[in-house]
This record gives sequence, structure tokens and C-alpha cells, in this order.
Amino acid sequence: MTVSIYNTKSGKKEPFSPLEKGHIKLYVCGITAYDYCHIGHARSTLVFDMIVRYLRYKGFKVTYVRNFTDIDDKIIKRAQEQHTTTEELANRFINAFHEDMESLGNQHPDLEPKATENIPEIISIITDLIHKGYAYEVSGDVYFKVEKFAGYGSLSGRNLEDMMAGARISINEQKVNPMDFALWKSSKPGEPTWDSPWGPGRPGWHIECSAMSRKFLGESFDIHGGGKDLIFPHHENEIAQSEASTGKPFVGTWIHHGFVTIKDEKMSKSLGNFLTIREILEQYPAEVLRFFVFSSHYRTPLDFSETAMKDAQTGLDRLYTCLAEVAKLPEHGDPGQNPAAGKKNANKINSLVDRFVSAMDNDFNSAQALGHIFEVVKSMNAIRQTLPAAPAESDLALLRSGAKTITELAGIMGLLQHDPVAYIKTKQEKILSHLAIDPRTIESLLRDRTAARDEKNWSRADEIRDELLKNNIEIKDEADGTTSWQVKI
RNA sequence: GGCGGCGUAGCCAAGUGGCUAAGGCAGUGGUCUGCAAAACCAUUAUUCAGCGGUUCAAAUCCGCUCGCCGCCUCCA
Repeated sequence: MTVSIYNTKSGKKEPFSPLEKGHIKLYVCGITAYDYCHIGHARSTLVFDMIVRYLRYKGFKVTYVRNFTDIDDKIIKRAQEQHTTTEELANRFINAFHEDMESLGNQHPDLEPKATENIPEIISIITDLIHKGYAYEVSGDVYFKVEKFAGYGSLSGRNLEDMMAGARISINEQKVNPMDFALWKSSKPGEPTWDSPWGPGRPGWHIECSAMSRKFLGESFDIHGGGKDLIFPHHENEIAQSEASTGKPFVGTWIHHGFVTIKDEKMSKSLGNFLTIREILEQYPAEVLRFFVFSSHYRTPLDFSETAMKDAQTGLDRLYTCLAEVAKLPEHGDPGQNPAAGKKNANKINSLVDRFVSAMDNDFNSAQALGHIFEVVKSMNAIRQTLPAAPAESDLALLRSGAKTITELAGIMGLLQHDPVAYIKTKQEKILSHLAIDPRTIESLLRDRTAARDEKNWSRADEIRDELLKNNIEIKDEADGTTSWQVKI
């Protein structure tokens, strides 16, 4: 089966095949390094992490490039505010970004080039564009001539006249057309600068992606991705620069993911309603964030809330609980025992791979794919419930193969990769360390309760139980008369 | 103003013309238990914002209306 991908360029889902058989070249716009990353950035990296892992699962070789923009207006401004260099500032936030990626459990892209390390390539494209008449220099600045490029606006579905009518662009006297955008900016005193044929300066915003994608992936490549907000102007301008320069198609498939919203509003620095990745990860395990992100299709908006994260946590726990229960099953089956698993449940389990793959083939529908996993969990629980003390070998084999498949497939989203038993234990220990009650007190109260129960003093026993529950401690009276306790998750 | 998207149960969310409208959370009922908790099971939309149309058949296609959101300026 082939993967279908929604292509922003055509506005449709299309069967995907790479230019070079079996080898996909993917470029994703990374961050501009001037601040800590927020959960919108997290979604972006998570989505492409999942996409790359899935394409590799399908047997493709994937070359995954994600850049850093480490020179730009915002970086210069922020560096000046902090009385530091753009280099120091950018490196500081690139390091922070790498820490965040590590915490999120994302795999590394194959290459993470920086704009400042590719200045010669940038200058070379600009020079070429001037030669070909697509760009012009005005007192040290170089602009791209949008009117000269016939397809300008095709990605974002707009034309120059409409954009002019928008009238939200500041008129720059130097430009031939107000929509012309800067390829090279002359530097002001005190700003970082590189020598160029047009004098000392630095690259404009969009050109670095054209230069780096060409250098590492070639003039034409398969997939280019980023957030929806990059469609215009960033990606539109990249197409113009690259195709004007090479005369070849730039990118086959454009993938754009939706935003993370808070209270249904876009999260952004200008609105001040953003949460950084580190703030989130202080409160929730990375895996919960991953589960939350992959519970929705990547192109829809994703509304972040405490409730949504709590739901994600509970859902994830349900999956881990099932795996943990299967792990606790006896090692060997009873040869004399009849199988407990019905045909329907067995089919559900055995067909999981097919159903998961067809969901993911359909434009990476991770939400549907997770739904299939939950269905199988339900089937496995149902079988487990009817299992006798000495279960049949075929039942054990079925449950183990189900658990193995779930673990493998969930791994494409970076989920369920912890040992299930250890996962639950670690989590409880973490919660316990924040509780106002310690294990010694708990044990002591439980001894009191056991004594009360021995005397059939139920009201006292229940009182202690309620007291513990108030402190997030759940207790369980075992069949053998002992009482165990655990932290409520 | 131009362009694009969305509106499915209490909440979240899949569904790309045709089998019972996935799945999760919450709720309710049950198994278990002295009673609980946990776990598990069962159950919860005759209907997909509204109104028309196309079709043998529409949540899915088309048109209009209402509501929400995004891009057009830095943005994942």
C-alpha cells in the first residue's frame, strides 16, 4: 500500500512516491533561535518525528534535514537587549532546543544545518538570481522581484493583486513592488555582518532554507514541511527563489501541520499566551504530551488544556495497564486447557497491523491508528478476563503477540516504549514524593486499620481508608487478608 | 476586503458516497468486595450547525445561511 499525503500545493491528498526510488528527502523548517520553544514548536517536531518514523517503518530510506535560523532581525534585536552577540544567543537557544528534543524523546534529524554556516551558498543563489533578472540590488540590499516569477502565490492560493489589496504591507521606497522581499540586507553598525558582492550584510529571512535544502537535498526534493503559518510568506518565497534560480520544480509535497491553541486561540509570542516545552514537561511526562498530540490528526488545530492532558494521561495509563497485565501472565500454558479467546477478539488482535497501517497510510492519521490500538486493548482485556488460572498456550501466545504488536506500532509515535510495570511504578514514586504523606505514616495507618478490621470495627476501618484516599493513597484488601496500597495516578 | 479551514454524544476525536457513525475521557449499570478502591465488562448520537439540492444511496458532493478560527505583518 502506498502512503497518501495531503499536499498543500494541490490542496488534495495524493499518493506519494519519492523522486529516487525508496529514498525520501525531507526538509523541515526549524526554529529561529532567540527564545525557548513553546508547545507549538513541540507539536511541529513531534509530528515530523512521527512522519519520519512511519516512512522508515514502511521501508523507505529517509534523509531528514531540519535547519536552524540563527541570524535574523529578531535574533539581532534580542541579542542587543541582552547585551550579547547573536552567536551566543542563538547557540544558547539551540542548546536549549536540543535539550527539549531529548526530553520529548524525538529522534535526531540526519542534518541540522545553521544559516550562518551556509553563507557562501546563500550568496551564490542570490548572485544567480540577479544574473537571471529575478533580483535587484538597491544600496546594499537585494530584493526578489515577485512580478518576474510567474507562479508567485500558487502555494498559498493568492495572487499579487489580492495581496496588494490587503494593504497591510509597509511601503518601502526602495522596492519595485511592495511585495518584493529581501534576499540580502545591508548591515547597520554593530550588527553581525558577512562580506558579499553588495557590501557587508546578512541574509534575508527566507533565503537560508532555499540554500540549505539545495545543498543537502538537491535542487528538487520530495517533502518540505512546517507549520501552517509558514505557507505564506516563507514557503511561497522559498519556491520563488529556488525555482527562479534552478528552473526546476522545488518540492513535490508540502506538508503543513495545524497550530496548538489555548482556549481556541492561536498561541503566539505576540499574544503572550504561550507555554514553553519545559514548563509543560515540569507538569506532565513527555509521553503524555506525545499521546495528546497524536490523538488528533496533524492538520487540525489542537487545543491545549489541563483537561485534555489529564484525559491523555488516563488514556495512556489504560494502554500501559493492559501491557503490564499481559507481562504478568504465566510463562507457560497448560497443554490440557481449552482456548478462551473467541474468534472475533483473535481477529481484532491479528488484524491490528493492517488496520494501523491503513490509517497511517491515509495522511498519517495517528488519531485513527491509536483508536485501533485501543480496540485491540479492549479485546485483549476481554480475553484476559476469561482466562483460567492455568491458561491455554494459544491464549498466552495471542496476548503476547498482541502486546508486542502494540508496542511496536506505538513506537512509531514514540509511545509505550517504557517497561509497562516500571512505568507505573516510577510514576507513583514521583507523585508520592510530592504528597504530604510518607510511606511510614501510611504503613502505620494501615496497621491501625487491620486491627480495626480484625475487630470488625468497619466504621473505624473506613475512616482510615477515606483519610488515606484524601491523601491520594488507594488501598486494596487482598484475598489473603493483607492490605496493599498504591498512589492514585 | 482577499484566501483557507472548521462546526460529529457532557467533553475530546476519527470518519476521503453504501456494512452496526471508530476510539478516548467523564457518566451510569454490573463482576469483585464486610463496604470500598483498583482493574475489567456492558452501556451512552435513529443522527453528524441549519436549510435546500445532486444521487437508488450523503456526516461525506454542490449551493446558501449562521457560528468559530487561521493566513494576508514576526510566527510552528
